[in-house]
Amino acid sequence: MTETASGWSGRHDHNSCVADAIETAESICRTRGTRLTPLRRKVLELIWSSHRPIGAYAVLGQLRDERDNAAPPTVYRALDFLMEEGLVHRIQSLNAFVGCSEPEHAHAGMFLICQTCGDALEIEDDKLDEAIHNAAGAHGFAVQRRMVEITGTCPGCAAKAA
Amino acid sequence: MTETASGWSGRHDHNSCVADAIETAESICRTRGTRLTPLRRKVLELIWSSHRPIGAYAVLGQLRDERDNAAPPTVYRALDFLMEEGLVHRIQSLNAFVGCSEPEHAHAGMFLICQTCGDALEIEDDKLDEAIHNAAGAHGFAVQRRMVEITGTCPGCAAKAA
DNA sequence: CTTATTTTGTAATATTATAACGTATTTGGG
DNA sequence: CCCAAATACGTTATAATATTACAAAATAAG
Repeated sequence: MTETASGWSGRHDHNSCVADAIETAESICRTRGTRLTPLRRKVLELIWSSHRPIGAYAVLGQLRDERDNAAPPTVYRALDFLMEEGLVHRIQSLNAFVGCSEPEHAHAGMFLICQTCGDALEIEDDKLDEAIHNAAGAHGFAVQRRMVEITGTCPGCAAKAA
Repeated sequence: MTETASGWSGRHDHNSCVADAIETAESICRTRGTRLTPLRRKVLELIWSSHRPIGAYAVLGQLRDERDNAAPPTVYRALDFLMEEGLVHRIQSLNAFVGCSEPEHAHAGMFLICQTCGDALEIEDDKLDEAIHNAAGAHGFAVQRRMVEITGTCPGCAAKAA
């Protein structure tokens, strides 16, 4: 499978991006003094290896290829760690997980989710961030986390459909 | 319980708002020729009677007080109908449901969810909507649905904490 | 080395949601 | 009114997602 650039994002070059993500994660955890154990690294690898957001039980299934005793808590605990470190985001509307594309600085993810190909692109947008804070502020609300998940059609799939 | 205005929203006057919501729903369904059956009306009533976003199984529990044979599909089917009619929104980050405060015109909900009191306020914000479309458009993405769930602290709870 | 902390194993279970199929009710056409 | 079709609901089972609780092992700290 000589996948080059999936859909519209170009995020999944896949030949090297998994390795890169792991390396970055290693570096981040080393700096912070947190422990990216083999199990956690493997889970992160599986998530990055997935072309798209991947469910916990799908991760579990793959994890079992090399850890026959893996169980739900095995995966969920690793995911909790990875999310706390900001290495992974959860996509609520899919009950699925994706690697964070910008793990160096803390942030909540905002996603464009294509209904057709199932891929999800993490975006950053200061204007949108600002609009969220303004909207919340107008109601006297102090934002702590925010979830933005936009479902629709990516340009690639729109082109194919036409 | 002489509840006047819960939290910061004032949405839950509760003495009359449930009845109002039902009446509005009746009217909407009558106009559209869709059927707000006793079961569906009851589920909508239970959702509005809840002070906060309420889970499907909590609805089920209450529904059983008068329909001892109610089962999960009973509730989920009613919820599906109510969501299709735009009378109810699902809050993904809570796996819970709330009555829509503006059911007359179709829209996806955007919510401010207080971590402390658990209440959720549905907001509308044109700037925010615009920012979402702009952000998506910048990536060539055609928006179909969008979920915005902002978690934090409502002014009421912030005041109490201080 | 020993204790405390963190991580993982393991079994059981909770929570949320859907599938599949049958029955009953409602609706619309003749 | 009666029939056919569509819609809604009942019922059982099960799928999919996630957590609790406790024991064992590995790691870090003193």
